[in-house]
Amino acid sequence: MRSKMTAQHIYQSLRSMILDLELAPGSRFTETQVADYFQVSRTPVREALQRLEVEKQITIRPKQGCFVRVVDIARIRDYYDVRVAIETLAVRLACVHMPDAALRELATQWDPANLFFGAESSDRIKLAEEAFHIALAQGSGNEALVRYLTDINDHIRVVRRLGWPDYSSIEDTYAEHHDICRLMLNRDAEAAEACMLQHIRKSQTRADQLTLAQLSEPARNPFAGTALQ
Amino acid sequence: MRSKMTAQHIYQSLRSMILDLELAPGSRFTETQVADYFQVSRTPVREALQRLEVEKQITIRPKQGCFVRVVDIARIRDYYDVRVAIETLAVRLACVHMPDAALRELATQWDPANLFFGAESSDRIKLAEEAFHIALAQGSGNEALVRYLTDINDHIRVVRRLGWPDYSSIEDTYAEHHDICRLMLNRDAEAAEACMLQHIRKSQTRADQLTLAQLSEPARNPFAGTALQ
DNA sequence: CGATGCAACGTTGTATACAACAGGTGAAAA
DNA sequence: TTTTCACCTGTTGTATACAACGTTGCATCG
Repeated sequence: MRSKMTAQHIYQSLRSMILDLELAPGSRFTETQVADYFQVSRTPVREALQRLEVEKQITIRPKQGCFVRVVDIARIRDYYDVRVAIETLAVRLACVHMPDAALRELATQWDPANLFFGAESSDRIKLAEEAFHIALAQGSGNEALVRYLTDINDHIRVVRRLGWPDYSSIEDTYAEHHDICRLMLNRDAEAAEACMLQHIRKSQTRADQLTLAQLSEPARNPFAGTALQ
Repeated sequence: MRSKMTAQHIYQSLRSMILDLELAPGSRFTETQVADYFQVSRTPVREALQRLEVEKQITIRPKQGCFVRVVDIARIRDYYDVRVAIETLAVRLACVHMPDAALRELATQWDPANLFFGAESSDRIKLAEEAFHIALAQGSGNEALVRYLTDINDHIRVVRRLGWPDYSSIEDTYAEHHDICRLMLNRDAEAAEACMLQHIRKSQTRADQLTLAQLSEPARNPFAGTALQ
């Protein structure tokens, strides 16, 4: 099925650019620029942009252009508050519905003993960290929960991107993920919830330490010079 | 600013039709049908439909058509579980951030003493009920929370629509809303949270009593005969 | 020198034409 | 009778042309 692949591709590409800060927050671009960049017409570009606007990743100002969402630290706090509520619910539900096999697999993946084998790249860890939380949400069997958590992740990814200072926090992450899995295998929902809460709050302190300078540091607009090619 | 009014209007109209069950769940329609119905081209229609698809109100099957989402009772339970988590958080936050004036206004509106004055219509009550919960979410000062709760409401509205059996439940609603406001005015977050939890769970029992027969009863496709006009 | 109006430009909103593909229908062959 | 296959129709995906509107810059007037 090749239908709608163009719009989908553009959507995912733009989304990655925004989440990875390749497009500077607050910067402006136009539909035509993106269309020229991807060598397509404006139609599939518009579809991608409209979806990104619904997700509040960009703002489309009529007759003016598209603007990448600005990172507001206060808003990130908001997302973290919701995330705590969402993920503690996810753990509680997954404690009931997630099969042992899936939990054991996660526990193995995040066993601190396996930490030194791979010498994993930092980027890979960040992706895996996000995948871990999504996996638990999926284990809850609640699709809406997965959808909201995905949206939250899209808005706080900048914290995972920039705010992972030292190696010890990676060690901590392994230990905490492992603990959560163990508690869930014991079907101890309360303890697992508490552990998840601490885990997220610790991440939130990293978010709080992000400065505005860090957030507004990269720049450059990939679409700037497309007309010349 | 008249820009984008067409697409916006079509989006809101379609959304209302779906939420009010004027479009039968599972029924099929095409972009052209909607375009003819509203006397516009397919372009703004597509924008509205794509947004509805993101919100999971419809499914667009390439080269086949658009299908109104089917109401799945299990999924409604899912949304209720998330709603409890979201709204208890909203109450907790609003207890801190919401000014007394706003809370007093809500308390007055839902004072059981005022119940008999208006002889309110059933539809009006249902709208007000939803507005009450949104108001508390807005009082939390957390925009993401408002966004998610709005999405949840869009998916469980069928319960408010069909599952409001008797007059006593309206009385109960007034009393519970009033209690929540009073507790929040006392800044007693724990009690207010507990009250909200009970309030939502009671609504959930109404949802559980909905039968598949009730959900699949209305039919008719408003777009069926548009070509003749 | 400042304010105001106007015109040209850039950008998105909408309409329309065409392309690509899924599904059904019918006839023909086994 | 059953199966297969080609064709036709309907529907969405994409490209492009045009319209409406906001912005900006400059010239003109006070």
